[in-house]
Amino acid sequence: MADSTPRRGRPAAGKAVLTRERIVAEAVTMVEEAGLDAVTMRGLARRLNVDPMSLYHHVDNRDTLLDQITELVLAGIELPRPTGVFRDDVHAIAQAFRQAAVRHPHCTPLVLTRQLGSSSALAPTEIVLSVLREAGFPPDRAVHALRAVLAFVVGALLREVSASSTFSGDNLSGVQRRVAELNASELPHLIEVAPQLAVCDHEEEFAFGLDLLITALELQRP
Amino acid sequence: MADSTPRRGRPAAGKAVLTRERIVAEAVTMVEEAGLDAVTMRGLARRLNVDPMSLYHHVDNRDTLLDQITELVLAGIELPRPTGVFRDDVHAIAQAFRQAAVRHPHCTPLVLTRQLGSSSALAPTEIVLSVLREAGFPPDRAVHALRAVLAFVVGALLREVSASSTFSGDNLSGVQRRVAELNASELPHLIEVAPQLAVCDHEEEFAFGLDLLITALELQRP
DNA sequence: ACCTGAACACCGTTCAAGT
DNA sequence: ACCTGAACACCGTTCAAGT
Repeated sequence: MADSTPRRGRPAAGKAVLTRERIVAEAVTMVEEAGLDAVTMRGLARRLNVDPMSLYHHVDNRDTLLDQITELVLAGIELPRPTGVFRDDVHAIAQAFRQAAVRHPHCTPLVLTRQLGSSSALAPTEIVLSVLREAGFPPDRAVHALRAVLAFVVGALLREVSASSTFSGDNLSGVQRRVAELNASELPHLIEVAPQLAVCDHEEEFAFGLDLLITALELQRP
Repeated sequence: MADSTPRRGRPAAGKAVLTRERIVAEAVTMVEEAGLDAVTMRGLARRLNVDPMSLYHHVDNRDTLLDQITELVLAGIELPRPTGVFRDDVHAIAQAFRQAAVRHPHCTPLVLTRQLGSSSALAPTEIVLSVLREAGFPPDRAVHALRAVLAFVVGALLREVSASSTFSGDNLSGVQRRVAELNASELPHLIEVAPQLAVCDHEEEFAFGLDLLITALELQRP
């Protein structure tokens, strides 16, 4: 009859149409809620009220699902329009990256680890290169500079998201415990700076390291 | 009889005594041979000719086993004696890290991700701080500098070990394929530097980025 | 076309039992 | 003290079958 096809009209309650987009979106929220390891094909299917095997009609396998999670997070990065001021532009692009990492901390190791060739993945590289070329760097030096900045950004963001639980800064007893651990190390320089090491303002450290790199790059600028 | 205890004399063929050290050492070689995911408790037990459950008498669980793998790799880092020349010392320490990463590429993500409080894990921090303090940086600036250098090193080494398979440099057809991919992106600056982007001399990039950071730090030096 | 169930070959880990 | 086997509650994925 006219009503026999289930896709017509409102689907049965709790049985929205399964699409690749819904699967990936649910996977992203699942990563953030429960961590990467908790995102299993079976667990994801459970959350979508669907048979585990149904997922395989929309995604090849778990590994490519992780690629698609990465893709979705990368697509969420809002790259700034370059102003022509070298230092500001590098900061703004790096901050755009950082905002995505802060929004999706549990996805970040995925995003920073898998290097994809999609346009979302290449767009940040393109804009950094455009800023470096505009600032006068010849192609080969631009690539070196790009890689140096990217390595720093990756390392800094990885630290930030993996430490965010322990290192939140206002967790006072945590700070004291960490100072105590450092003092127990018997390493003199570590003990000397224990109070500074026990806390970390990730935004400040991010800006500091970027400024170092930019300062040195400015010196090389033709 | 005198011979009834199996621990006396040479153990039965292929049945060496099981110790935490043997388990962790075997785990490290297993990570390097087959990748991190391949190191399962059951698979590791198989390689050691032992019941899977026997491992649990020496190791708490898989997660702490991964910590102990990290520990073993960290313990293998041979830190240099500082010479008093700031630039050289930072390079030498970073290179010591890099050598460990090159020796244990598949363990490296583990080592760079898990921040442990053991003396092996703290020793590199201590020596970097000593070099920075010796160079005249006050405690708080020394910590900022430490974190900037560490972020760069982590990002650079992570890229190196994760790209090493695809990016070996002499793989000519791989280079050509990558240039073709970049050219297909339709992003102008990416296309412009495609030949430089398609290859990567990790050692050179490592030194370049470190030099940038050191140059900027020298400028701040009191 | 899309979804499903059973099945296969795995996991980490607990627990009670062996020597 | 150290090792083991069976068992539990999971995995990802293939395949043949349903509608």
